[in-house]
Amino acid sequence: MLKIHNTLTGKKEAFEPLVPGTVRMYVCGVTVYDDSHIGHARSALVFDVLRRYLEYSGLRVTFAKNFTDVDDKIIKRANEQHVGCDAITAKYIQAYHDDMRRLGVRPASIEPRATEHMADIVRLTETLIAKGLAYQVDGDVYFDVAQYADYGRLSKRRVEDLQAGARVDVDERKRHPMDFALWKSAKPGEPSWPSPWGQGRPGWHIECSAMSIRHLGETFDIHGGGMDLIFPHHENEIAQSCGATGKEFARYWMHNGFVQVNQEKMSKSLGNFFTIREIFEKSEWPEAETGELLRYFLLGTQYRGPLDFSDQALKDAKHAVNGFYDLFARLAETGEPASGDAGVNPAIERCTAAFQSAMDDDMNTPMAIAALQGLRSDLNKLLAEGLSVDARRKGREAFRSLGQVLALFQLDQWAFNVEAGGHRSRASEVEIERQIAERTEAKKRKDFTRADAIRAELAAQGIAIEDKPDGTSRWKR
RNA sequence: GGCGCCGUACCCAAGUGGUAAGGGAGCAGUCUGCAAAACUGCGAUGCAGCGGUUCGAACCCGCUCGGCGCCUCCA
Repeated sequence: MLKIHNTLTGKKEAFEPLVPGTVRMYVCGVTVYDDSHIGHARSALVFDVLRRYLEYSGLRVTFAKNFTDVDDKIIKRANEQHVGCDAITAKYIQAYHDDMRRLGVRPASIEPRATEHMADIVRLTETLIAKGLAYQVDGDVYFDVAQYADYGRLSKRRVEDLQAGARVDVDERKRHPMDFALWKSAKPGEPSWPSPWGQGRPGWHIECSAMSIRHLGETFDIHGGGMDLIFPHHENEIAQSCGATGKEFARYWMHNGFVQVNQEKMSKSLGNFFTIREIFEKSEWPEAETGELLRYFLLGTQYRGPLDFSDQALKDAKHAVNGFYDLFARLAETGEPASGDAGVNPAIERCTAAFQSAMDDDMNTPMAIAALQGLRSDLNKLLAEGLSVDARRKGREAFRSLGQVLALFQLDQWAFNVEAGGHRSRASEVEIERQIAERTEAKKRKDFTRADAIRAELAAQGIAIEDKPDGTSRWKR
């Protein structure tokens, strides 16, 4: 039984989907005007893992994640570069997809864009006006916060408090400082769409209400995003959606914590900003392995807590993940039935139970990883007793099926070595095998000087050797 | 001013009332021609500090200290 920490109530609650057997979830994606950073990566991964776990649990998931493709920042960027907004959004949607692919984050089942939902947005705005929850001023439409009694329910803020702390220049035309735009009239040179209030474009919050209702229905199960979206974005979404439909909107609200650098939120002004692209490009490891390390690192902390990113953190992850792939390499070797076989199933069952109860507890991925570490340790011990090919296959399969929930342990091999200069100078496998064969011969002759020389040569190229009991050796980069 | 988060061993990180998971690093040992890997052992009498509630608190309450976030665009 999955329990989820619901921001709405501030408590862990048993998750019960509205329609048994299916889950509808919506996650706020990105505004496509720039490369995504490691913080976006965390949010995307966390909800991808949630989706994977729900599916693993036997539920059918409809997962919508939007692209905000109308926005001030996009317009600004387009003007700076003297290109159309379309060029900017197309470029960064592509970039986002590239980043997610490298990260191993699956595409959502629906990826709606604001510009493709203008009719829904206009209709929703009309409904809010008709219900007296919104008003028109010139060509703009604002949500009337004072008319919506539950405003502040999600973020636990009171309208009066917000007023006191407001630092924004108050638009005199607004009835209340906290009123927010549903529709903005077009300024020259901006993209715009027709509406009953003239040419214009939607405010930020309305698109998510319109798109989630369109694709998931008026009431759906889970709505997620980063902590910073709680206010005002999600608060406003609730006001708009519940205001318009009179029904409950999302039933469970989930928010992931921030990725920080040196205990501080990442920001461009502090110069502590890491894009996903540059992490991959600067990585000393190949792409697939870098993605694996990033995932292991990002899931090593429970999703609601803060998480500090650094090169060292990635290296720590490398050391930890190494241990798993070293085991997988051993499991891939041949073996004969032996006393260890009997222990495999119980070990897998123990791990599976621990894994599930960790994930059930508000997606406690660090604990789930600990369960996998436990299985690693168990299998290493059983391996010492001897394991048949079949038992080894079963062991590897357990890591694949459980790891799949975390997008981990799907690689066939772990082919790199950080200490020895990375992947840039690659020796061919044939050449490596040849040298290893020569070394095996040298060892047979007890010519250890020669054997050690070959080992040193390979090490200089980033090839690590492990001798097996039968006299042959395995290697890895 | 309002709302909220964090502070657990050298590092990462679970645990949120019943007597401190796990990993990485380190040290010692087993194995090995030597390594590597693996395995075994060692490592917080204490969970920022001080009070309080309780038979019992890292977990609940209060205060203090330190760090951070949101209230304006933000994953």
